[in-house]
Amino acid sequence: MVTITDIAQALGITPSTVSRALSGSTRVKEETRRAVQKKAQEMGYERNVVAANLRKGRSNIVGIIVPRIHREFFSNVIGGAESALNDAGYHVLICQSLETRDAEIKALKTLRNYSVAGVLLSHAIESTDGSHIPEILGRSIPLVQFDRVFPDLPGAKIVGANYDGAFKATSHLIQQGYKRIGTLAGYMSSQAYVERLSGYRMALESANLPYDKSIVFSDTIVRETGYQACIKALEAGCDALYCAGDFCALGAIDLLKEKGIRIPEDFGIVGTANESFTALMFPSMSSLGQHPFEMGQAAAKAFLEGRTDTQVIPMELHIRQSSNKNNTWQK
Amino acid sequence: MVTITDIAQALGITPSTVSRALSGSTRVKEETRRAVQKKAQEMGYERNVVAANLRKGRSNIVGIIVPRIHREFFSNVIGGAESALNDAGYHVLICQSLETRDAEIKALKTLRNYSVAGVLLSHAIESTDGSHIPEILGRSIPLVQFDRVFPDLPGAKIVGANYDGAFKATSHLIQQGYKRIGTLAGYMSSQAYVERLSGYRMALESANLPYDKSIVFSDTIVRETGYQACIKALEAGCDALYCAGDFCALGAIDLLKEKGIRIPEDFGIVGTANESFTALMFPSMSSLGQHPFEMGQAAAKAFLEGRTDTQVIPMELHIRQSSNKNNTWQK
DNA sequence: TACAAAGATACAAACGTTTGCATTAATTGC
DNA sequence: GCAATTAATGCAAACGTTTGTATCTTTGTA
Repeated sequence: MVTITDIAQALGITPSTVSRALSGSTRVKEETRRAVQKKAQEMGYERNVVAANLRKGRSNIVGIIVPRIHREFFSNVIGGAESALNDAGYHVLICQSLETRDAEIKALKTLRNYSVAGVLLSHAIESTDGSHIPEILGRSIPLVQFDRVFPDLPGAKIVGANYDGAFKATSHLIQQGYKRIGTLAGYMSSQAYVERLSGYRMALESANLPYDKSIVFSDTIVRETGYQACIKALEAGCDALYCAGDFCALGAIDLLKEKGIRIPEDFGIVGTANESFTALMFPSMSSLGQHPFEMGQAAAKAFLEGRTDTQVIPMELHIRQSSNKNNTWQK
Repeated sequence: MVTITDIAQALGITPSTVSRALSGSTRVKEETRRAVQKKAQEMGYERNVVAANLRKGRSNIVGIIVPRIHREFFSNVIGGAESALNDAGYHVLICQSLETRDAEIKALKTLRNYSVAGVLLSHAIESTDGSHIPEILGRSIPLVQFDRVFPDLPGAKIVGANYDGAFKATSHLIQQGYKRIGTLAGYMSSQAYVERLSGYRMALESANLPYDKSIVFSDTIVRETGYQACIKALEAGCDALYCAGDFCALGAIDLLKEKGIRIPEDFGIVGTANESFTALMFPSMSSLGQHPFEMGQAAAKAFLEGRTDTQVIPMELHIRQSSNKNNTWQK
C-alpha cells in the first residue's frame, strides 16, 4: 500500500505537505497541490482511513442501531440512510439491539470505540428510558433518534406523524359505521405507540364516542399477540380494531378468518406501517403508511446538517378491503 | 478516555504488559493479569479499536456488500450474518452496490481502506465478471460470496440449491397438468439464474417435454418486467410460468388478474424466494423458498472458520394456490 | 556457588495520518 | 534597502495500540 510518505519522497517534499494538499488545506501552493494530486493518482494512493481516524479521534463512520435489521421498516430506513450518508462520504456500521437494552448498550459502546461521527438510533422496546444513551455517547458524538425516540433526550429526532395518523385511521373506521372500535396499542414504553393511542382516543372523543380502556390491548406487536388480543376484543363486543402495527393486525385477521367473521362487513381492521404484504394479501389490509426510506434519509440529513430539532414525517392512510364497506378501495 | 498507559501507570508497569495481559498472551504472570483486569474494570477501560486496528493492520470489521439493503432477501441475509459475526466479536460495515459495478468497486475499495477482516459479497447485476474483486481485495482479505457468486473466483461460496429447486418447481407444474410451461428467467449474467434455468430445462426434458427457447423470457426481475413478459407468454400459448423471482411472478399475476384468467385453473405460477407477501397475497403464490437468514449465518461462519468451499443451502417448494389445482394447498 | 534456561517484564519502534509550531522563502511597506 | 508581513513548507509530536528484542528475575541443575 502506498502512503503519503511515498508520495512525499517521490516529489521531494514532506508528508505534512502531502497531507495538506490532499485534504484541501489553504496552506499549500496551488501548484504543489496539483503535483501531489497527480502523483497520488499515478501511484494509486488511497488514504488509510484507520490511521486518519486515530489521529483525528473521529471516523467517517456513522453507526446505526436498530432492533432488527431484517424488519421491513428498519431495512428501508437503513437503505435510505445509507444512500444519503454514502453520498456525503460516510459509511455505515450496523448494530442490532434485538430489542434488548443490554445489546443496545453494547452497541453504543462499540460505536463509541470506533469513534463514529454520529449515531442513528431507534431504541429497543426493552429500553424504557434513554438515560444510558447520552451517558455512553457523551457530548461529542451527535445522536439522531428515529421512529422510537425518547423525547427528553437532546438531539435531532425523526418521527412519524403518529398522533395524526392514528386519528385519521380511527376516524375512517368511525365513518365506515363501526360502532365499537378497539385498538391493539403496542408497547406503551415507546413514545410512538403512546401517540398512536392518543390519536385513537381523540378520534373517538371528537366523534362523541366513549374511550373504553377495556378494549385497549397493550403489549401487542407480533402476529401471535394480535391473534390473542383479537379473541378478547371479540369477547368485549368490538366490531373493529385500529392496530398500531401490521403484524398484530395480521394476527387479528387470522382469527377473524378462522371464526368465519366477514371482513370488512362484520369487522373492520386498519393496521400501521403499510408493510408490502398489506396491499397484496387477501383481504387486502388498510394500513397507516409510514415512509421508512424517507425517514432514513431525513435522519441522515439531520446528522449531516447538524440539526437538533424534531422532524415529523407525515403518515398516510391506505384504505383497502379490510376496512372499506363500500368496496371501492384504493389499490 | 482511559488508555492502557493509564492502567500501566496506576499499576507501576508498562503498557506492553498491560496490552499482553488484556489480550490473553501467555507471556504474562497470572497474578499481574488479574491485577490488570481488575484495574481495567475499575477505571472503565475500553480498548481503542481504531488504534489497535492501525497497529495490527487489520480490523474486526467485516464488510457486507449487497445490491440493496432493503430487499427482503438481503436484509435477512444481513440479519443472519450480523448475529453470527457479532457473537464472534466482529462488526458489520454495510455497503450497497445499487446493482452497479462502479458502486461495487467503490465499496470494495472503501472496505479495503478500513482494512476489514473479510468481505461478504453478493454482486451487482451489472457486474458480469468478477475480475475486479480479487484485484481490489488482494490476497489478504478473505472473500465470501453468497447467492450471486462468480464460480471461478477463489474463496468460500454460499449458494441456494437453484438447480434442484427450479427442477422441483417445474416438475410440480408438470404434475399439475400444465402443458406449456414457460419461464421468467431473470438475468443470465448471474449464475443463480443460469442454474435455475438449467433446472427448469432438465425438469421439462426429464418429462419428455420440449425445451422451447421462445418461452424463456430473460431480463425479467421486477414486477413491471414480469407483467410485460407475461403478455408475451400468453401470446406464445403458455399456461404456466416458473418465475425465477417473486416480484416478476407478481407482475405476471397482475396481468392474469387483469385479463380475467383464472389462477390456478387456467394458468399456474410458481415464484422464487418465498418473500413474505407470497403466503399472504391472493391468490397465495407458490414459491421456491430460499433461506436468507441461514445463508447469512453460513456466510458468516464460512468467514469465521476460514472455509474456502462451496456450500449449498437447500431450497424448498411452498405449494400454494397459484399452482395447485387440487385446492388442498399448504399454508 | 555458578551458570544456564526459562519466565516475566521493560524498551522502543512501528502503524499512517494530522496538526501546532518553527523555519524558510517571497512579498509588501516605508 | 531593510524590517515587517505573508505565504509556503518542514519538523516533530501525537493518536493508542501491538510486538520483536532486550533486560532483568527467578528457578533448576551440575
